[in-house]
Amino acid sequence: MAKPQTTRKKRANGVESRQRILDAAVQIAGERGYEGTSIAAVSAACGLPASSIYWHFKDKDDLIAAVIERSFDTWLAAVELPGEETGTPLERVTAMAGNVAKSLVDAPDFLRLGLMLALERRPAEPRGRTVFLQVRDIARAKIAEMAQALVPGLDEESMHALTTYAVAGADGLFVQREINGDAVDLVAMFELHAQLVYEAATRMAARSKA
Amino acid sequence: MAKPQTTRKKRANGVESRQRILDAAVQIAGERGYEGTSIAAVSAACGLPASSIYWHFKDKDDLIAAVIERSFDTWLAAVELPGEETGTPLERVTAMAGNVAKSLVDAPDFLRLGLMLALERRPAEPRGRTVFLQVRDIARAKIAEMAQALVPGLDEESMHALTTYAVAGADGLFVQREINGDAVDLVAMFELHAQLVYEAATRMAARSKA
DNA sequence: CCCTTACTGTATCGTTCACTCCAATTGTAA
DNA sequence: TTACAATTGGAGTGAACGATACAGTAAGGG
Repeated sequence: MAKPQTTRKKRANGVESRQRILDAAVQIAGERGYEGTSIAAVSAACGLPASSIYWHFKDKDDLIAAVIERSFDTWLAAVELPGEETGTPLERVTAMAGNVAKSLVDAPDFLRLGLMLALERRPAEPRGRTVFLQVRDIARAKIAEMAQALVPGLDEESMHALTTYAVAGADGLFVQREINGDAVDLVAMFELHAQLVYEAATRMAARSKA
Repeated sequence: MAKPQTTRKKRANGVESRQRILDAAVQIAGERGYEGTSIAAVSAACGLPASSIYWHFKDKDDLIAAVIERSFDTWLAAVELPGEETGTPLERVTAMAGNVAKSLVDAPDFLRLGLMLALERRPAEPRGRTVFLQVRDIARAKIAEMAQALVPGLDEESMHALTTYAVAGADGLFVQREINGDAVDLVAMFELHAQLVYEAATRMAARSKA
């Protein structure tokens, strides 16, 4: 429409270069962590010189943050939110957990890198860590929202414990899979997790009303 | 006595130096991960020159592995196994989970460092990672043993899923606490986790027998 | 035709890396 | 006293680190 030619013939391969840098960085960071992700290694992996990396990103910290952001977007795209809102609450919760599990198998980078950053306790916190924690809090709020809708009558304290437990289970199961590989059936484990959390929720709600 | 004086006056401060080095390394590694743990930083933190570190440890990998090993011993000492074997199975499971939670609050280094190493996927795996995974498998076997005793009749598949879920929950809750700090009541969450796992176990055993 | 924008390539800066060498120092034993 | 092993103190290795400077190239707009 407005300016198709402007972008049709890649003005340079800038956009593609940025993707190649991020692809390389996501791989290196996944292997070696924050400190282990050297500009030289990323440069070698993507075939572009260091100066190109510094043209696209302010510094190393900015690069890592961009990696987190993009891998989050990739993961979000992999989570197909359940369009159908049918079935019992338990069925719906289970289906959703299965979807999240599948998305984590397909796009594990976000959570793996995020957890690696989250476990570090540097004096000067990397931006990527902050980004991860923010995004994570949003996810937690979504879970709380859903719990409120499907299991009404939960008091605030129960809700906090429940969302903490739900997120923790997801993290832990993901870590198990990262360690043990395909031996862990992530979808089945997530469905089990969803079921247990749902039961705990209904019980808490019942106690809350009484 | 054969030679009390030989050991009374410490022949040099070798043993103490080793501890000081490990103390410094555990702190730095907890802040910055494997790659971020530089010999210079450890040297500065413990007040001993780099050459002393290399006298006590073969190389950096050896140092990190020793850190994992010692922090595991520290953690093991913090887990006071329940001497009393009284109460219902659920009470016993819950009490034990509470103990593990307390020990993780008091000695979190082992699991934090271990998870940091476990999430990395280097081409050449650090020795510390191997040590962590071995120790972890032993812990998993202990859980299976206890489950077998308290909830008999679990088939192998159920047992595998159950131990995976139990360990994953512990990991995940620990990560939550590392991220959110004292806002997470680790003991309470572990007790909730124990309860949910126990219920799932009895249900699986009943289904298994039928 | 030149100017601007968007990149790439080379070369290099000062710093830090893991690790080594070797001369002290110190407690112990002969 | 001598001998020796255990340990420490520094000074120093080449390689790799993050980051920068700058010249060069390609394409669209005027």
